[in-house]
Amino acid sequence: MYSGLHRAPRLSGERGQRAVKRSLDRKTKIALEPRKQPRQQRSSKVVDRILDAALILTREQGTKTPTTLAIAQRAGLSVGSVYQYFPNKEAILLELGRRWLSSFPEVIAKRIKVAPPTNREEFRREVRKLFTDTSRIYLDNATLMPVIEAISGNADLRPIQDEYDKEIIALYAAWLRHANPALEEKTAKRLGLVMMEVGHACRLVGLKRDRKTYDLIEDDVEAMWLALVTPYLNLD
Amino acid sequence: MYSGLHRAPRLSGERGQRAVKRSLDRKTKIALEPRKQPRQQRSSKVVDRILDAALILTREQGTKTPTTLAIAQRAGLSVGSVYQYFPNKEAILLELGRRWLSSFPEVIAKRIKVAPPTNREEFRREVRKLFTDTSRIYLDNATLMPVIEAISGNADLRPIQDEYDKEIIALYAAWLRHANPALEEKTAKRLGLVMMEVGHACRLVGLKRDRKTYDLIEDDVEAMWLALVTPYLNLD
DNA sequence: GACAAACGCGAATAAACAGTCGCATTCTTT
DNA sequence: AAAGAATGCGACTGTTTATTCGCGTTTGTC
Repeated sequence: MYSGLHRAPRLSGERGQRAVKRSLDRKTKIALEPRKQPRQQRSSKVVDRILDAALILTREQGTKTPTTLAIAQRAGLSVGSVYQYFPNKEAILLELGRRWLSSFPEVIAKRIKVAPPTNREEFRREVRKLFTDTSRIYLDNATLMPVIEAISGNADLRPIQDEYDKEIIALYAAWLRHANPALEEKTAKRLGLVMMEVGHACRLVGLKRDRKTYDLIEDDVEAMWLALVTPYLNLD
Repeated sequence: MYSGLHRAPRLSGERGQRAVKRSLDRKTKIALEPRKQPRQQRSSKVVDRILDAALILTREQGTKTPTTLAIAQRAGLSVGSVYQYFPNKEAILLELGRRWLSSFPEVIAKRIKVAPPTNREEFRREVRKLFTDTSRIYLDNATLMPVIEAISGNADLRPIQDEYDKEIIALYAAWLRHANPALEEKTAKRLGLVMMEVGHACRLVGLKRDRKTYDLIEDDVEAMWLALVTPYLNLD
């Protein structure tokens, strides 16, 4: 049975048919796309208000996703207005997370474009660069972290995150093979996975503490990354 | 306003009073304790059936907690019977997670009882032991992992997990200071935190893959732990 | 300033669930 | 075997919440 994104009330008669059809549409693809583009200036601000409200509420409530009513009220709107621009609740969360999620691949890809390192010292420098670049993504988006956690905790959004994760792992792997083309694809993927997991886990807890502790944890992560990855590179 | 564990229906009249009082009781402490001890043998088996059903369903549905009805049906019972032994749904999950959660401290504590290492080689061996011991907890309880994830994803159960986490961190820290008494408490705590997070994150993803990959990831984690911790020990 | 499109509203709908309670059945004990 | 305790049942209650839809209001355009 279909257990889709939302509890769409099933209407009676021909309307029932419409509702079911709509659900299927959503399931396949369009579900999380913005329902419409804002046409008047007033409304484009409304979208921002909704997004802001959702962000603030998610932060306030830990990782629990706020209700549509709460979001609407916080944004000074009615529920109906929210649904003018978002097809369902999860789309709001996803929209918030999307910029963060997508900035990751960009940053890693950039690190692959440079000339590959030729010795240990150069490699160490490259690790450090990849490292500080990815760290900046977390620091710049610190306020978004509760949303990211909410997304991974949401059964419907999880698959989408997994897609991004897969991409990120592939890019870490590509970065490793850029440094050492002889590295097996499978090994590179595994190391990429571990790099991602370790970085993510440590930075998430790091951001919940003070800045000084965050920086110390960052040093820890760098040491771990280096230890993880160096054995797999045949550099002198 | 109180937004406790469950949506207890508010009854009218004097019953309303009772319901509210019960809620408060739960909030304070007893909420997650078993409602009653089974007195007849038939019922102690029932508790197992409930636990089994909850485990299977949690595994089937990813990390989403199953409904009380689903648990009851799967256990071949009615909802009412479930509530004979568990005060609410989360208590079932918690009961499942508890053995795992509590076996962690035991295992780490055991590693502190031995004589502290005096040189790098001994220390490496101690790391490896702590490491394989904790790894075994994950391997032995692989089927429980979805439950553990569900617990961390549940707003009401999270605080309880956090308590266990705090204890685990403190124990890792104690282990480090056992190896190097000169280590600052604060530093030890941070390193403990990182050890725990890295171990947990990597092992969770490791268990989702094949056994061979799990073992390789384990080697990665060991290398990272060593790299993380060695600089803080003044051994020759 | 009039018309249509866009926007905004919020009561109403319906689905999903947690937890209860009075009655039925089974066990234990004497 | 009869009483009473424990257990089992499941229809029902109450709550929360996502989403809709028809109608009123604002805005942009000619």
